[in-house]
Amino acid sequence: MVSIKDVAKHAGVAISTVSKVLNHYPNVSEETKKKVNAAIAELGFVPNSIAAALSSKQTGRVALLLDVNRHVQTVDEIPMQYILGAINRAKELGMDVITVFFTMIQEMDVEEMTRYFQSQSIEGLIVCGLSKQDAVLHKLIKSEKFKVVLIDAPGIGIHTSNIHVDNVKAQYDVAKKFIIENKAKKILYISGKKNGYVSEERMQGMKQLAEELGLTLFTRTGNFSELEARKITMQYAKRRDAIICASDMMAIGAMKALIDMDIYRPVCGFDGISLMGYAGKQMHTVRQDFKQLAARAVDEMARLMEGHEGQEVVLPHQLIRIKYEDVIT
Amino acid sequence: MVSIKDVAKHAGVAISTVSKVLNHYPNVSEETKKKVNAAIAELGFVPNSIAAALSSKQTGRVALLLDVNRHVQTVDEIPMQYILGAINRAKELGMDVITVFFTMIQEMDVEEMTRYFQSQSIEGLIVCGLSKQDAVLHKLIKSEKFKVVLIDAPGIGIHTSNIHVDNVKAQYDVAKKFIIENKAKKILYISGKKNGYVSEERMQGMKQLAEELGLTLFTRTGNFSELEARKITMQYAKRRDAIICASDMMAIGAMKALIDMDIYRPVCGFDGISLMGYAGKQMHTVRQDFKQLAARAVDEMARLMEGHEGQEVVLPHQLIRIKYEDVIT
DNA sequence: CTGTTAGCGCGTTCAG
DNA sequence: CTGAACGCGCTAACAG
Repeated sequence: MVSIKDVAKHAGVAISTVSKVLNHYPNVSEETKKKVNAAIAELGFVPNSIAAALSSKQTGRVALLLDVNRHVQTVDEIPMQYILGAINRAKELGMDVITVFFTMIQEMDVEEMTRYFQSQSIEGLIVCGLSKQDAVLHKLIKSEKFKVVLIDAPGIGIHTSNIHVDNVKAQYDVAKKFIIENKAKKILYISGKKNGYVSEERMQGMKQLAEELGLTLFTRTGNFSELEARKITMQYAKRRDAIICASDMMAIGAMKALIDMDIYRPVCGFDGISLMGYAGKQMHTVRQDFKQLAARAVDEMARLMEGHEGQEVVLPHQLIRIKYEDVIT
Repeated sequence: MVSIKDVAKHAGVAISTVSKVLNHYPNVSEETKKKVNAAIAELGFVPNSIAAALSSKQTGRVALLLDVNRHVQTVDEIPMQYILGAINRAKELGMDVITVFFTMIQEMDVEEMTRYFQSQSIEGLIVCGLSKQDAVLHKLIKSEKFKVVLIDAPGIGIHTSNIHVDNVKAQYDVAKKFIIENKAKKILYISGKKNGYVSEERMQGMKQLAEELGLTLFTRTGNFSELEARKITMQYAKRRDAIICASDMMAIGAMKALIDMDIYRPVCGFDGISLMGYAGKQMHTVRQDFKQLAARAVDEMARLMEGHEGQEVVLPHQLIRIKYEDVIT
């Protein structure tokens, strides 16, 4: 392997000079810069990121924490969108994303977890789907030993940012449009998880709307589970005009249940996943661009790594209707 | 950060001794081993993988190459299964998986690609969905600069293994069962890609069966695209008894098309993805366990890294029928 | 603006 | 069986 030393010799300069042009430091004359770059090209030199990391203590490695297989379904495409968005953006920024699933770390206590990430030389954590019950993770975040970007969970610190859409407004907006269009009065609302961050916000938006429009709101907790949404629908849908769900997966469960029951009720979802196109009917929903959400999270991580303080980032959402033709490829 | 030096001091031994017990070397007395392990536990020491990698030149890092968004659909869950299987197994083996998408490297030539992976200190590549047209990747593999495990593509070398199910037999088996059960004679077969590795094998299995049962086989290329399968179905299904597809996504496209055409024909798929459950009808298919496939690929990579020669690994498949109740959670 | 030097944390001889 | 010493490839002060 050709190293920085070879380059230095070949270019007739000192090692540190090569290092400087590599890292785009100032204080290097155009001339020597050219010599060095020429040598690099000739030798086909590739900087060894491992050595750089060891020396500089800056690895640029961030872990993407995903909660696949917890309250998430088999066909859930959201984690994949997160991964795609994060990895692609990270590559552009010269960062390194390693994917970690909650199941891999759920048995650990704070110290184990800290050690685990430190041993991997991970500097930052992007956490997707943190819930209030994740005591260990909360402690880890509070310890401020890692830069953290929270997706869809609150929390700001010197090393902690969070990023999300305005869930209250989004639920309010989509439900309003949906209800007016369908002239509904008696609503079955299938919410997410009790004490869930986004769940509570969406619920709030729903309540706000119910009050404003004088709706009869009947609420049940679906835990973001398609199956639970199905059962709830079977039990309560008959006596309502329409069903609004806090997630698309639940909306799909509800829709399938209605088909099996052989009755029709309009259903409204939340997320904008393409699986919605397979559910049978065209459905209202809120579109979140998860790929972009993840990309922005990586950006935010880069900002934190540059030493800036944590902040809250709110991304826009849009209201859409998904049908099969939109998603088939 | 607590380092090997601290452990040595704490245990009253030399640094190298600690290193030896860490790496399970012989020639260390039980007594000192105990002392060292005690010190490690007390200090909560975790070896720094970066430093270890730099020193030993062995990083244990492998790239998982995925072709998401090429001939793959939005809702495709297969890449996610690969990621899950590979990452979890890698963690057990103390290896490090970084996910790379074809789109990130498709513009590179061989040297660029080599440098890219080398700069990341990647020792091995697990390649999912290699096609004959990927000239650059083929060159890279032939260069033998990296250990390679090919999933669903042929190729064996001193540093190259491949792993897959028996596509010929799998297509033969599932089609046979499906055809006999449905008493079909005139078959519309929607194959994968022209010149695709698995496509050709599956096609071969199909032809073999057609000959054996004296079927009338009408074949069209669907490029693993749900949309193309839909169009093909619209055009040719009416005059056949049944439709067999080389992938589940195409089977779903076919089934949706049939529903829109308001005619019934049995449809058979291949892969066993859970999205099949959302297609409307219960469907025959071949079940591949992609998670396990990826895990086995990681195992195989570990074997290569230990210096063993490349080999071919054939995994079993099973025939199943998927319906909505099987996949909802 | 350029070169010298001292580590980063660990693996690995090679004397003792 | 143990420990001192060197080096992996690179960065970061510090001299010059």
